[in-house]
Amino acid sequence: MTLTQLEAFVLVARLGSVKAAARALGVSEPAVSGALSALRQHLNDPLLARGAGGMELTAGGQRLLPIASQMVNLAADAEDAIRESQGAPEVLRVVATSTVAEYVARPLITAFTARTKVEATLGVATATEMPALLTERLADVGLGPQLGALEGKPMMRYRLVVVAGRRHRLARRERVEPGMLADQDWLVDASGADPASEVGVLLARLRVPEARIRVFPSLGAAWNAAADGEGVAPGVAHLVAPEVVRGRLAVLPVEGTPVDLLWHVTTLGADRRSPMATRLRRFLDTPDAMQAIHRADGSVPVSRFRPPVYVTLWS
Amino acid sequence: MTLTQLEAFVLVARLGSVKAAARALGVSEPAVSGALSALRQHLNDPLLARGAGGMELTAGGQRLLPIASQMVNLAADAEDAIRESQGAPEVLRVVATSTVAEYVARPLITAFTARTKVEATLGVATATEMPALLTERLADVGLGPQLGALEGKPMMRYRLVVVAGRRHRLARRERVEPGMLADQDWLVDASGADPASEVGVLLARLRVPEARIRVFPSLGAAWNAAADGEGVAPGVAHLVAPEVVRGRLAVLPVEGTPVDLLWHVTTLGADRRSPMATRLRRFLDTPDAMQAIHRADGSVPVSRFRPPVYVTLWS
DNA sequence: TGGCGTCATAAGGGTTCGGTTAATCGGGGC
DNA sequence: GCCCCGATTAACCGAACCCTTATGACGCCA
Repeated sequence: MTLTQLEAFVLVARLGSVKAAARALGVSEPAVSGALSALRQHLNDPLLARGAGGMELTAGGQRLLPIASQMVNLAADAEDAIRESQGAPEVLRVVATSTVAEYVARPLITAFTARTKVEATLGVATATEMPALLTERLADVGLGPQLGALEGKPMMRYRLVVVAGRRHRLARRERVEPGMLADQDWLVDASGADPASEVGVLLARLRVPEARIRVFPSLGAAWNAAADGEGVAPGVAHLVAPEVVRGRLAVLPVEGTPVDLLWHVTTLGADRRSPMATRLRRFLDTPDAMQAIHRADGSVPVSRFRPPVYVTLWS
Repeated sequence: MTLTQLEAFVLVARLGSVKAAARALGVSEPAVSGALSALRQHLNDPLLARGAGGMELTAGGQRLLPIASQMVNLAADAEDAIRESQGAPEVLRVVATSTVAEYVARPLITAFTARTKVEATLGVATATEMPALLTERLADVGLGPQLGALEGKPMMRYRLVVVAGRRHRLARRERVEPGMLADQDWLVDASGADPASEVGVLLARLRVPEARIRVFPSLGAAWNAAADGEGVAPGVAHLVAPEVVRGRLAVLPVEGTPVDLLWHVTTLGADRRSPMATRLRRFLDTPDAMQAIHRADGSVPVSRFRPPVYVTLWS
């Protein structure tokens, strides 16, 4: 019984599939499956079995889960405790959904690291896996939609709109009914492919078939494609505003939009989160943070760029 | 960072020496030292350093200890939880000081296993290492002298006396002053060599030099040697009584003896001890247990001997 | 200044771990 | 009935783990 095995077990249990756990850990699927089967053999219990909605816990697995989760957490605690005791630079691991990572997280973290001695990393994750990443201490802070159960706090409001190239057929209409959007090509970023994200929810509500969804490496790339008339794209109002002003994109007058939404900052409860996570939460209330996250293009002034932000893409 | 390494660290910290930890774990000294150095390297902290009274914790080690201890405990919890969930026979690991193991523990456990479905093991440990064995879940129940901090409960009273062969010089005296015992050959069992045991305390109080102490594999063997006139030995009144009646041994009229003492049964607190440990604690209140532990020779009736008690000697 | 007890390191070997790619199995949906 | 996706298994490999015995280093004490 090793900590690696326990972590694999916990993530499979929490995320409901070996595949998702492998992605979250950044390893191959058989690696997770193998860890799991080693643990199964050691404890002589299946722990998890295929069920209707993914992998389901056996009776033994249900007993093991809280214990294993705590052990994984304590392992993180142990490393933290030592690091702290020897004054090493603290680390802050931020995960964000792709849109947030692209436009908001980077300037936010840059501003934060400029005033705090901390080594920050930024990763991209889906809203679905974010809770597991936080509870298992694979990350300290999650930026994205509201996540149930964990300690979320509104970070910034934004308006979700639908945009298209200015010559797009729908751009000339005075009014667009939701039904007309189902057979459009939708140009989205990674978070659009995540059913738990706001865009995912939107696409589901519009009953857009998967075949019509094209995933771009970034939302900016999706907008460029939209500007070229390749389809419609979700947009964050204040972020697409420059493109609209410039006349490359048009906001479609879709019924039910704009949708007013909130991005949240999510951490563990106050008793379990890292000090740095608390600092970041507080930092969000400052004018500096406000200004950083409202920059329309997600760019960072050169002068601020000194303390490098290490970006690890975990997708 | 593996659980093995953490366990080694915890035991060294608790017992104050690599040597003691190695003994408790039943491995060689370099095995423990190696685990420790791997952990040191991984965390980049000495954790433990040589100090006046054995190994002492560094600042980092102090932070790590409670976390590591909890992790080791949870590992035990995990195994228990699974075992329990699949109805496997429960296990009960009893440790006792050598005298208790020789005369009391075996009949007690035999009686207990006769009425409860449990797989019991009996090990021998010193009073010094017993608390660490219990807190780190290497054992469920400790039988011996009272141990601070943990949850002890009196198990049986006994009287400590000093015996010698009937022809021994001191056996003819009407009164033996403590000072006269310091230059005798003392014949003791393993617990006599443990400064934390009652006999160890007695020897220290009498200022018996180590050179005069001879350790026998069992208290019975020590008594036999005493009967042959080789020296004096500590005795448990009701256990040596038959030998005294038979005239092979004599109780010396040492000032300050007999000493009234108690053997305790010690476990973790009610919230953390295993169910079987609780059962054994309760069993001790029954007449069956009373009778078993008061048998003068520690023997077990054949009829009762069916459910075998696995005895592992950890010395 | 030896001796002694204790911890650390060296050297070596067997086992497990943790990961990979590629192939196979199994169940649900069309 | 077939197909596809996800889980598992197979085969393999390097690295780490964990133990051993033997030897070195260190502090303490007579």
